[in-house]
Amino acid sequence: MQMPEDERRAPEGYDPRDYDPVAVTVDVVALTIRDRALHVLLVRRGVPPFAGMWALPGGFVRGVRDAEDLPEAAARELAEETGLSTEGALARVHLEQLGTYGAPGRDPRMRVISVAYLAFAPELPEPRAGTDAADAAWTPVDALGLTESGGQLPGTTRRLAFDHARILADGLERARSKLEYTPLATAFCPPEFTIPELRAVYEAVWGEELHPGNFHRKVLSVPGFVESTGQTTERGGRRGGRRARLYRAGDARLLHPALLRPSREDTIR
Amino acid sequence: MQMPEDERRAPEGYDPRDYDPVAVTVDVVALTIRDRALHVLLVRRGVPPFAGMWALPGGFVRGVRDAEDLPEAAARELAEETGLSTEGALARVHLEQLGTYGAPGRDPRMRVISVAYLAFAPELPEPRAGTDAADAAWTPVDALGLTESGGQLPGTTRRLAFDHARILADGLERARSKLEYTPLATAFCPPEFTIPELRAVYEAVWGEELHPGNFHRKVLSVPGFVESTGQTTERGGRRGGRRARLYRAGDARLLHPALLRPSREDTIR
DNA sequence: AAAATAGTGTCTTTCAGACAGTATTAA
DNA sequence: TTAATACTGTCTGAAAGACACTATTTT
Repeated sequence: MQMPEDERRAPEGYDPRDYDPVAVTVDVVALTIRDRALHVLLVRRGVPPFAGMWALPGGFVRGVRDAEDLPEAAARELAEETGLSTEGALARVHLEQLGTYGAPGRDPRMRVISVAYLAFAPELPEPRAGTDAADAAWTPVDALGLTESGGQLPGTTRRLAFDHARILADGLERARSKLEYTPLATAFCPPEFTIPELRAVYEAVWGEELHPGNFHRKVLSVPGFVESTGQTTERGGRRGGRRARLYRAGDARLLHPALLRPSREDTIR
Repeated sequence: MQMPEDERRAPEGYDPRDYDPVAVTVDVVALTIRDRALHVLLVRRGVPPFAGMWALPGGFVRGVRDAEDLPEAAARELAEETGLSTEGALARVHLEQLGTYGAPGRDPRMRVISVAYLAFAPELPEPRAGTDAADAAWTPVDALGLTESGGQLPGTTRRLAFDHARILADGLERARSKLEYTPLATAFCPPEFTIPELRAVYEAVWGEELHPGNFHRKVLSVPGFVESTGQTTERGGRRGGRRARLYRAGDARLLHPALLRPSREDTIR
């Protein structure tokens, strides 16, 4: 029971503020595709602890004054960092809860519980540096040297603050998995896109090349994944090639049958 | 960034206790199979708000004094309610984070953020009533009249407090989904179990009957799902029938290929 | 014309599900 | 002996992946 004046441990009228102070924040793992590579939005810390290191955008949840719901808080943090309005370009961004991180000591100063959100965005403008944070940038996730155990390889230049390497690694695994069972790859695309563009999303997130012909047939065979616009691109590929047909996201909320990642035999046990 | 003295909104040395008080709790959706039906552990509230209604077991996270990690807090709440020790019978219980619920107004008295955990347990003893809560009981989930939208059907006798119908519905959907892709159905079974017992878990969680022959062959064909003990049960079925072979949980962490729920065509769009 | 890219046809293998059949046990 | 339960064999259709092929466009 989430009772503040819980009869089990506190008398009536008891105020948890005087008891066990816990701060609640939201952090956002915002992912996008730029130059065919997966990027994450990071901000550079200007003050200790972890000054000079990079972190996920985030901040306090407004608890009482202007109380906001958790997804609202995540959208607000994202808007503040990208400089976009939540009604405009950010309205098309997919936002879902990733998980909550609350290990004692994850912030060296006091107890902080952080609710992490995961965002899938089409290509967005470069974030405005200098408004809230010392710096902010879309960063290729490959350059962060993330390990499965939630750390970073030695020698990686951009070090992540707090437990943000763990949170980001969890977000990436969630994104990879979501692409298998849901049509959320379309959330990385503009409103109209081609099958090869969609394939580029899968290749960037999964980090492996897919067979163009089989991918094409597979996407069209899944009911509700994409729907045709009847249009094609204006031009073919840069170095030659046919013009591609344009599609919109369909109405399916799950892919059936799913689009499973190849070569997972190794990772399963 | 989850900084308590965040440079963006608060000066150095600022104490969030004086600022925006938010309480953090954990709630546990503990599931088990009893009499071939899925049950959830509920406690009955003795005091307002929602006095007389049923709720998920839970309570405050110990934030500073005896600071504990979130999974620890969930295990502690489960232990307090079942009367079992976390080292003993509860050590075999699978515990995973489900999600965090923090809508303003979900607790009528103040702002409470609740981190929900999901537990899969083999059959456990009846909880001890009267220690912490007014009453506690394993309750068949079918008797709660849960709706997909997070409510309860009118006429359901056991009403759930707060947003616990929503949390429980989310937990059930997570459990149903986990059974498809992971071997966690074994977490509902004793250390040694038969294929028909495992099938009963699937049938209880999914709420549909499965073809015994095809299920049997499928389970044995997935590498690492179960491993044989070489033993059989002492007796056959109550009304006759062959003795079943006994298996242990295998070392697979994912099922490949997965064991998909039948008849999902309807729910997908 | 050559190279690149989009898109289709076809074959093989795997696997889910239907269904029938065998093996073993309690009543 | 009968009914119930455990388990196995076999067929069919769906779908994934390999590979070859056609279509269209840029250089």
